[in-house]
Amino acid sequence: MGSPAKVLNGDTKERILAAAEKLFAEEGFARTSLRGITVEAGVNVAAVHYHFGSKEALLEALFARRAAPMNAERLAKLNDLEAASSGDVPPLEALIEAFIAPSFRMLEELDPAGPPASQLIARFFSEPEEIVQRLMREQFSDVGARYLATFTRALPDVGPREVAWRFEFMVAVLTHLLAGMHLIDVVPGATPGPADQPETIRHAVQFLAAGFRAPSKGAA
Amino acid sequence: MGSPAKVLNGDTKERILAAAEKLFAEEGFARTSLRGITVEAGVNVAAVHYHFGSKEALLEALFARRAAPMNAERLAKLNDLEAASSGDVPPLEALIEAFIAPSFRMLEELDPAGPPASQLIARFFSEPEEIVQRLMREQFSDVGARYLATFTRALPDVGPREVAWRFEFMVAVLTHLLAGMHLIDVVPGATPGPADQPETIRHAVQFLAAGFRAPSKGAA
DNA sequence: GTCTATAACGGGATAGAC
DNA sequence: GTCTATCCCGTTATAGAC
Repeated sequence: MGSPAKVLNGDTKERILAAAEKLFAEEGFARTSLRGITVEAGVNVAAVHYHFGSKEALLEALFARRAAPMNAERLAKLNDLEAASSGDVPPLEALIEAFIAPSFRMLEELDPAGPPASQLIARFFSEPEEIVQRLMREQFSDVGARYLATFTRALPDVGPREVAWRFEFMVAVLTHLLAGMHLIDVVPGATPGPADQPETIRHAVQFLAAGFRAPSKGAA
Repeated sequence: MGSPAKVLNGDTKERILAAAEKLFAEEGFARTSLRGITVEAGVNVAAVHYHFGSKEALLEALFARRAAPMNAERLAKLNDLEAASSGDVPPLEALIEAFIAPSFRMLEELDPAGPPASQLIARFFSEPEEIVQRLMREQFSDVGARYLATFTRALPDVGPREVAWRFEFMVAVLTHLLAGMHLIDVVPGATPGPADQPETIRHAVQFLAAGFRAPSKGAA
């Protein structure tokens, strides 16, 4: 009998992260108080400062914990694809799916129950630019660069600058879906979803592949 | 000489709206204080409550002021297109451009100087879902329904449900660009922009049109 | 219709005991 | 490593003079 009823669980740090993830998703970063997090986690206010140092540092830890394995998976898939197509360029559809699928997997393990987790991503993008930009660069610049290079090789008729635009459009579609914005049902009764992940991915891949392959007409 | 140095300008209400727009864009809604707004506007704290009632009501007024004329322009363009193609369906590219261009025009008149205004849109989407959903529906459901119907007519080989997905993807690209996320430069040196508006629109229309026209293969 | 002054509250952070 | 207690600050909102 060490500390019987005081702490129900072991890792304080982990419990803080889990509670923060939940509340940031539900309420947003600015509206979530450290007090609320520590109540949810069943720990003390001071514990956050002890383990992380500040509220902002907590957000960073949270972000890195999810983004790192997700991007590792992205790179692994890309390596597999390049190995499989020995020397040649992987097929476009496979590239797109390799890029977007890990995000959906991450979302699922973030909250198997359903959609509130998707809010977490939407919330993130509205933090002060400085933080978002720094964290995004830290976690995504390597994967982004490698994929962009491969897309450019896969689309020799399009031109690097145009490919960069279209890569950006792919990111747009991905973040939109991850943030769950397609579930808002702006036009009543006309929402495409909710659909399961494989179907969502299939729709997106079809659309994006056609967009990437669009004939690249210059101005006039 | 009524009140010579006290108030430099006339409309207090208008000055509050302008100041709020600026600060919400720069700092986000939650991080912006009414104090900050009233200092920026050169008015008193109580004036906000007098003219709007609460901080949230101020956000609503702000949103409606921009969204309403923008969507009026969307509808006008759609009417023009349908009139021009007397009885037949307007060309897809023209439809897409009619849908996305008014947003860019709004962005420009919001802040002719440059990009900080785009943050305003990004910020908006991360407010509590309830508010965002209500405001979006209020302002966008009519335009959305009419455009979606026309897109469906323009793409008889695609199928209504698939068109709804692709319409959603178009909205994704649009919001991404409006929010200025393509300027973040995640992959160093590989950003497509900054480009002028006509060029941005041209790239988007090319990409989206091809996506909309993608052959619609069902599962398996 | 606009101001001053203040109420009533909750936030992040820290010091220091244990 | 974890707690209690507290500091200090900024917030929204309102009451009441002008």
